[in-house]
Amino acid sequence: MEIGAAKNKRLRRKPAAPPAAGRRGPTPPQTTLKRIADQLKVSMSTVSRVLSGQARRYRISAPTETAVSNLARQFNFVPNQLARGLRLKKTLTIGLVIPDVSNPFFAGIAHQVALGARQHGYSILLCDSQENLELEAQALGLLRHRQVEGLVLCPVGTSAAHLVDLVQAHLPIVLVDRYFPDLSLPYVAADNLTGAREATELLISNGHRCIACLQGVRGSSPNEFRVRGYQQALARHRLPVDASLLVGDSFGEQSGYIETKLLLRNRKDVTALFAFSNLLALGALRALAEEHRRIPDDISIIAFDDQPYAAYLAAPMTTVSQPRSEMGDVAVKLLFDQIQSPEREPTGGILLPTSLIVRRSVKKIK
Amino acid sequence: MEIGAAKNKRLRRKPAAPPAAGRRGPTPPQTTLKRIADQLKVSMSTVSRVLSGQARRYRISAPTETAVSNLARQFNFVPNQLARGLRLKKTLTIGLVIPDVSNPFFAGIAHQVALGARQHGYSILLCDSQENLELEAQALGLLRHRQVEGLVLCPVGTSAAHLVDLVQAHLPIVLVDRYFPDLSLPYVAADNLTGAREATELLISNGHRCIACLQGVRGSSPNEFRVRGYQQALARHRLPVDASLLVGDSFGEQSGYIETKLLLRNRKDVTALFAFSNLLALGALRALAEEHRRIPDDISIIAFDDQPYAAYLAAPMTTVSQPRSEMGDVAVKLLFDQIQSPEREPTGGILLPTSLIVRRSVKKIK
DNA sequence: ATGAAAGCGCTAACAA
DNA sequence: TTGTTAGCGCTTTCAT
Repeated sequence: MEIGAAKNKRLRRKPAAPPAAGRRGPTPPQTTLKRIADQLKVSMSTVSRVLSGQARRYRISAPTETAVSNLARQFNFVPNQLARGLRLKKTLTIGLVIPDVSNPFFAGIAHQVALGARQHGYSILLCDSQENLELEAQALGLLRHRQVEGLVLCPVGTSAAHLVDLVQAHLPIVLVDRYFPDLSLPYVAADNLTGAREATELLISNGHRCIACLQGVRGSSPNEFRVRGYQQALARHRLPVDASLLVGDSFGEQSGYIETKLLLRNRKDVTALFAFSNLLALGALRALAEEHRRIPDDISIIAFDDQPYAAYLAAPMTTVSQPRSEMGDVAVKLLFDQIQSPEREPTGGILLPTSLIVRRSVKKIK
Repeated sequence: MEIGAAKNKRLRRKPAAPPAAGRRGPTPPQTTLKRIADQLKVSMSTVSRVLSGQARRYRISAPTETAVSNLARQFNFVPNQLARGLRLKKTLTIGLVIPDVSNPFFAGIAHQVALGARQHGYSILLCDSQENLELEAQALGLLRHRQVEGLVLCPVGTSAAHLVDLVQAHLPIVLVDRYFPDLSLPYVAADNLTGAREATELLISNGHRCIACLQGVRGSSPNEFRVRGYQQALARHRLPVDASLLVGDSFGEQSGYIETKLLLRNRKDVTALFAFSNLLALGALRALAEEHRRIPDDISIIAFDDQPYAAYLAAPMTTVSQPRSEMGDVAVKLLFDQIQSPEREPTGGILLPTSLIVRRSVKKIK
């Protein structure tokens, strides 16, 4: 009776080829609950219950249980999560939309989100929006089709029009880094305003009066807050703000390079650069090298977003460090709060403090 | 007759609440084909055909077609890819398993794979294995459950035991960066042997005789080939190989730091360092800075894997550059070759050339 | 302790 | 031109 159910009275089926390690069949037909059930002459329900760990709950007899699990192992059974998800209306999947995974800032966030998600038993569908609003919208659509249960989004731009559908559909969502102050969506971001103000004040207190900003994408929240921080600092010190010192409109290194070149040519009076991202700073470095300007002797520089290499640059760079991992962590937390209690109104945003890391790229002048 | 089908003779259903921008329902029930069909008094098939762009093929009448698409839009219909995938046995999803997305090297690959996948209409399930074999195996299992149609894997280690199931199941797969020479799985990697040999020879031709290697994980293919390249170079120049000069066993920056510290203390005769990864190099930089050694005056250094910042370091670093984007591209190509023609036996591996970028971290001595 | 049956949302023969 | 039907693989009442 041990393996009782396994011996079938008449065998008229084809040999019931098990894993069929075929070497040319297009796809070796997947093992399913049904196959196991048939073989064992039990019902699919029973197999399902055993294989989804509910044997206890349903008081499946020990012999049946072992028979099922053995055969499952032998057949190399892999439950189909699609079917499961369809039935249960639970995909255990969240979407992660990021402008550019190869940017270390976003890569760090992605990493953290990946860890967090796994701890909750969730998988991640990754979309790279390439800093492109249209692709971002596409990605969002795609993720909905795939029934993700939540969304971590580093939105690309200034417009949130494509998000209203999602919030209407009550899809849990959290914005990271960039957000929309007028939209009441949960977000995590660095305190860009304070960070930029402190950085600018450091420059001012070192005697700099003519400080150029290498901006990122205009209208995006990090950029706008950084600009405001910069302006606040100037204002506090009764310094004039000169709009033509705010240049560029992308966070990429290209932009840093070009704008710095231009600046060097047109604004001989600039004594300090404030780069709004690590990539921007790298671009500036390239331009500066080409033009044989030395940091900090010829020009000072501060960059937003610290990086591991910053300390080892020719001129160890003074930076505004963002709590990258923490941002990822908080994002995950905010997201699963929503997923786990959908009834609760989603919370507002969270601003994480930055810290100014003073190295040697700023020179005291005058 | 324009919107003919849309006007229903008797309306006895509840107002058929469309998007139902409800503010507290747990989940506003998703719009399905059936709902649309019922509303329009047509069959699900018709709706399906229209909404999956097959109206032409099935000669759906223009009024019906527009009625359907209008209502779909109005209801904010989102096709359920789970159901679709289940039916079609096609998930349009590939898995991407990476040891650490926050490592710029892997981030670059991930980025490229993401782009490639999208171009083929596929999505990516991302798993971060944290350089941990067990987590990698878990990830692989998970991805199978989710019916991915293919796999891009940067395997973590030296063992491939957990891969045999997958290849037996004929799951298309391509290995990136690290691979298993004895397993005939398709892979893309840099030509680590040549790269390392060239780097070492540069060192040798600059008079260095005592060159230490900061290794990565031992037994992994990149590491082993780099070691062999290093040894080949020594052999060619009839230099002795000293096993105690091969230190460390992780690609992380911690390891670079610690091993460099140790080296500095115990091996005063070392004149050059060969770091097997960018992270390792960063760690070395940290240790060197702490010990007040200057590059290249006190010690020379070469690193595997070029990075954007390498040129701007205090000592612009000489590096072995890997064709990162190309690796991602090729990986995607190899994968979709398999997905699209499963009958063809998968190809062997592809080795991409590295290039030595000479900067100023190596000093001529003696 | 186990089975039968319905159904998640979608598609594709096969009919009509 | 459109509808009917049978499933894809799984879970879960409701029976027994």
